[in-house]
Amino acid sequence: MSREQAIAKLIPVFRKYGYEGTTLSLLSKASGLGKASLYHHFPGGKEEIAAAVFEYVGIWFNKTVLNSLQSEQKPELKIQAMCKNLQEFYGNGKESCFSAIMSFGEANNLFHDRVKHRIQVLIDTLAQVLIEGGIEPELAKVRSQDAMIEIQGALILVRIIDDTEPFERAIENLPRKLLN
Amino acid sequence: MSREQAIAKLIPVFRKYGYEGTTLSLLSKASGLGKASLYHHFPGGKEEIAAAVFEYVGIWFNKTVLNSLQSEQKPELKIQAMCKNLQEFYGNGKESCFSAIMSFGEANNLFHDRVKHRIQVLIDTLAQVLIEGGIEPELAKVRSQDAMIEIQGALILVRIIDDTEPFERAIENLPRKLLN
DNA sequence: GTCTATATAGGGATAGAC
DNA sequence: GTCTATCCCTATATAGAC
Repeated sequence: MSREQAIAKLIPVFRKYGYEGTTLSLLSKASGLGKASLYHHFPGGKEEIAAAVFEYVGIWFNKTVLNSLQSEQKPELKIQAMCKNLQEFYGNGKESCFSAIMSFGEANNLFHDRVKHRIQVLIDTLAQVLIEGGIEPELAKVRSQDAMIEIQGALILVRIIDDTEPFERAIENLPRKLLN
Repeated sequence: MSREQAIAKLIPVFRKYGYEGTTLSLLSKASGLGKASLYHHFPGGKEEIAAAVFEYVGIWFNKTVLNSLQSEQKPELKIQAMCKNLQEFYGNGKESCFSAIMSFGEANNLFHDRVKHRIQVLIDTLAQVLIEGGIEPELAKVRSQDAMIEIQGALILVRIIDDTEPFERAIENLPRKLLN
């Protein structure tokens, strides 16, 4: 099995159990590899596995969500595309945000800088699109942050109340809130 | 040491390490009690401790935040009071939300129903105040949900980017967003 | 009510055969 | 590259003295 194939199978484990709750036994079961085989692919153990998953999810996120903000289309269309991809990326609200998961507990110590950087790139990229759309830079930054807040908060609320409606609504209203 | 005193000392442990990341050793150190003493107070072990902390934090939250919505004042003033208490309760954005923490991983299995109920009570109570303030019931519910989203999302963003500004801004704008 | 000591299980991690 | 077997450590939990 390739490293990439293994990583793909390991994503749901971290998403469901968090960093601390994820054990090598769970990872072993999910991947179909023995613990020793996991250490063959990831000599650094659990931490390296989490880092690999973090990178993998980041590439996936960039290919879909971030990429939709870097096309040659009009700002309105870029943001609409982003929203559509966000909805898909988060399984209509059912899937947790990997960055948010990695911002709790021990994982926060290990991955804080990487998570922070990833979120800030996203905020900055979105802000650029808003500026391109005629929003003042200061306001653009605030609105981009607000978009992050909406997404993260909606994902939490959805998980708590077992209802994806708030997430769908948040995504639906995002273009209007961002561009007036 | 009384049960209550012990619980108060244990809150920060769960807030910092999450449910999975919290160990009896950490709880022992934080409380100054030996592990066996913890089992004397909480025969159910870690799960019972978490449940006790959950209840304790809930009572604290009700006394401050929820209570401010149940005064005899005008809706505007109730909401302003709530916002002030929210800011205090979450340490200006530096403190995590206990309910959100308990919505991840194994804790989500154990406490899902209790967390859901607590959040729904809060949403319903806030919605009632909005209705009292002249908002249509359907819209009131949506806006109350949006308030939860803002708070939860802001707490996450704050932790990720090490900057409490988004939380302060969210709280500041909350009364206007809720009541138009 | 608190302690020391200990039981039992599972976690992360490694050695070495194949 | 994958496995079985094993090591060490820490986790939860309990027994029993004080």
